[in-house]
Amino acid sequence: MNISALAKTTTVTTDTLRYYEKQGLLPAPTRQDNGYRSYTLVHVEAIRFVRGAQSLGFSLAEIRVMLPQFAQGQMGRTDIENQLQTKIAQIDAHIKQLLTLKKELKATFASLRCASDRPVSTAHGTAVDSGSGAGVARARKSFAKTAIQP
Amino acid sequence: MNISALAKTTTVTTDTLRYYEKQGLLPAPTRQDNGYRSYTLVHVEAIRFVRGAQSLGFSLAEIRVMLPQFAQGQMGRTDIENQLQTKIAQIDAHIKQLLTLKKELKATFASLRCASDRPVSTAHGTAVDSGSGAGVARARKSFAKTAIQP
DNA sequence: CTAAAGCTTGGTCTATGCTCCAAGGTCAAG
DNA sequence: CTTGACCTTGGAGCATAGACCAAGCTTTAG
Repeated sequence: MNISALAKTTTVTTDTLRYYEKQGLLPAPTRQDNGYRSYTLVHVEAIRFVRGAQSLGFSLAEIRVMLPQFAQGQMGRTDIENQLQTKIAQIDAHIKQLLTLKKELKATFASLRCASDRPVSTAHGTAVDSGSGAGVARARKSFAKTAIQP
Repeated sequence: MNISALAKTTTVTTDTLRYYEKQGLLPAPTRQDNGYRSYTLVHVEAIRFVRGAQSLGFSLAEIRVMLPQFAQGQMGRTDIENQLQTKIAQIDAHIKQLLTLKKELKATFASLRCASDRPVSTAHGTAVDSGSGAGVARARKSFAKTAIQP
């Protein structure tokens, strides 16, 4: 199949297909006498793998190292599983943070009726503005506590 | 507080602080007579919010629209909650996909002993290569089914 | 006074993941 | 045989989220 056919069956643009090939995400297809790329089911499935992994949050660089392992099924099995475990753990942590934040936000908004734009004191004395509500401050604090670990 | 002080307390570089300001993610600070930016706790908390939201997967563009709502606590409360719900739903879906894929991979690898590099038939007849294992094909199929919805 | 450290703006550069374009060869239909 | 669709390569451009750099003030320390 030519590149446009592959593009259609995978719903990936021809540009992206050539890009993936250049990036080593897609095995170089055989060429016809005229130089046209000739794709097979192998490529269809490789692209499915790439797009699937991508939708799960893997970068193309990560996928590039996973691809041969996945394609051949030999060795690296634990590597892939480890990577998956890591990703899952990250996403689990993400969810926990999100849920925590959600709770905090709910509590915060519940404790606010009308907000004011009163300013807060500065860190080193020059009073310019002051806190805008205990609820918000509390939520933000928790947000910071639970969510920031760059 | 000056920009470097804010940078230290928030562990965000001064470049990033100016960038956030330019992007409307940080309220423009008042200026001292010499033109230096003068930050307050408000900014500290805004940055915490930005970084926290960022670590939860929100883009700066998304955060930009959430910021005023969060800062003021008035109106938009449901907006923010809706956005959070959406994000949570997305991440939940993500997890499901990951878990499904993990299962598939485990099954696939378990059913493979030695892999072969045999080729697969092409889509329109020109036989060039063929499938590389039923287990892998099955896993990929499920992967495609569960993971691809761009 | 002078040097170092800090601040300002404005601009360029990076990586990722594409996307679009130009110039030209190939192929199928009328 | 010409038109249009399709293919090739190479290179430029875009959005995101900054990082880095230069020229030129200001402030602080010795």
